Formats: sequence, structure tokens, C-alpha cells
Amino acid sequence: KEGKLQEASKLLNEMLKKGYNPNVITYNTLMDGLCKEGHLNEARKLFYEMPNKNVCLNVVTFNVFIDGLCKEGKLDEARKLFYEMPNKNIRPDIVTYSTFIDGLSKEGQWQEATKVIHEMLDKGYTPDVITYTVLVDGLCKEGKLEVARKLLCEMPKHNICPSIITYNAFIDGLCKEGQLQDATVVLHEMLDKGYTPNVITYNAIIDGLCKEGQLQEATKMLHEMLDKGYTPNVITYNAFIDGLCKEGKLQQALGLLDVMVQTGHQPD
RNA sequence: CCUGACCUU
Repeated sequence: KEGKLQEASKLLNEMLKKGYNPNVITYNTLMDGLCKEGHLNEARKLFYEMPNKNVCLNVVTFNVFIDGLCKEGKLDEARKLFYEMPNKNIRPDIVTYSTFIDGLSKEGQWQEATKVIHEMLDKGYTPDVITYTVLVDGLCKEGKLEVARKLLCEMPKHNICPSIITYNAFIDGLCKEGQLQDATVVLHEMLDKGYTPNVITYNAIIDGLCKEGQLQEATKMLHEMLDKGYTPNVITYNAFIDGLCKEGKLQQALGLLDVMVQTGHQPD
């Protein structure tokens, strides 16, 4: 989690040499780190080496690797693994389903995603807040805002509380469709229900406003954010700078770049 | 002791 994968890999080799037996958790932990640092090939090597070292793969091994593959755009390989799991006597769990459905929806494979969702429900798995969020986000990005809204509203009926991330996904969807007034309505619904928005909530709205050319409104939002004690991040500034550039306000954009640097935010 | 969801270009 500190990104020191070389050191971690060295330790694994040392363990093997000294005759300690790494277990499935050792391998899963390392594979996850490797995937997240973009060393998918190294992770794959471990995945196929585990049986030779007499370590049994478990559902987390598959979950980690399927997620890594999806995030690197290797959906075909992820799919193969997903469908192979039953042959290895490993049942996909709710994490496997959410991970794979997220991967499919991010690649626009909505047909297959729907099939997998039905399989999941047929097998009696109960979607959790993350499964719902994956779906809300995917639907929003497909422009199916009303379906997403319906799902969001149904969650409490199934005793699942939307999280801040669920709301953020929906608010972002509304903003991207230009439904900014609705986005602020949802924001206030959130506040009424006692949720605390975060920088991502504000960024989604600021970006939406900037893209609509409502820069003065966006500025107001930024100040609301600051007043409430939230710190803008590099994405906040980027969204703003992009909005200013697209409105031809290059002087202001450059000015904001200065503010950014002076407030200790590293431009990327 | 390990795994899944949200924001800019």
C-alpha cells in the first residue's frame, strides 16, 4: 500500500529461500499491490505460480486479479477467469460480481453486464452498496439517469443505505447531462439526510457548471467549498482552468494556475 | 492478516 513493491517482492523471495511458506494471503496482498502499481505481468506470474508452490487460490485471489485486469483494459482475460472460477471450485462472491460488472460497464459491455447481474440475482446474491453504486455510476455514464435515479431510490427499500460515493456518482451524472439544477437539488437532499459532501461532490458540480459556461456560479461553489473548510485539489483547479480556457479567458486561467502554485497545489 | 464503487485533462 506504500507502493514499495520491489521491497515486497524481495521479501517474498526471501521467505521462499528461507523455507517459510507464504500463504494465500501473502500472495493475494502482493498481487494486489502489483496490480495497483501497474505491474500486471508480475501479478500474473504469481497467479500461475501459486499452485506450483502448493498455495491454493481463493476467491480473493480471483477478485484481486480480475480487478487488476479490468482496470488495465484486459477485459477478455478477466472474463476468462471469471467464467473459469466454477471449474476451480471457487464460487464468485459479491465482490467478484461487483468487480466484474464494474469492468464490463466501464467498457460499455452493458449487454453482458445485464446477463451477469441476472446470474448474480438468480444465484441469490444480495447486491450491496458497492454493487448498487457500480450500477448507478454505469447507468449515469450511459446517460440513463432516470433508471439510475430509480435504483438510488430503491436502495433503502432493500435496507441498503446509499453512500456518499453513490450520491457523487449520481450527481456527476446529472451534471454531465447538464441537469445542474437537479444536481443541486440532490446535493441538498443529501445534506438534509445528514450526508457530508466531499471534494469529489464539489468537483463534479464545479466541472458541470464550468462546462455549461456558468463560471460565476462555479466560483460561488468554490467559495462555498472553501467556507465549509474543504480544500480544493488538483482536479478542482483543472476543471476550472479548463472552463476558463474554453471560454477564452486565458488570463484568468493563468492567474488560477498561479493561485494553485502559491497555495501549494502541484499542477499535473 | 488480503479484494470491489464516485470527480478534471
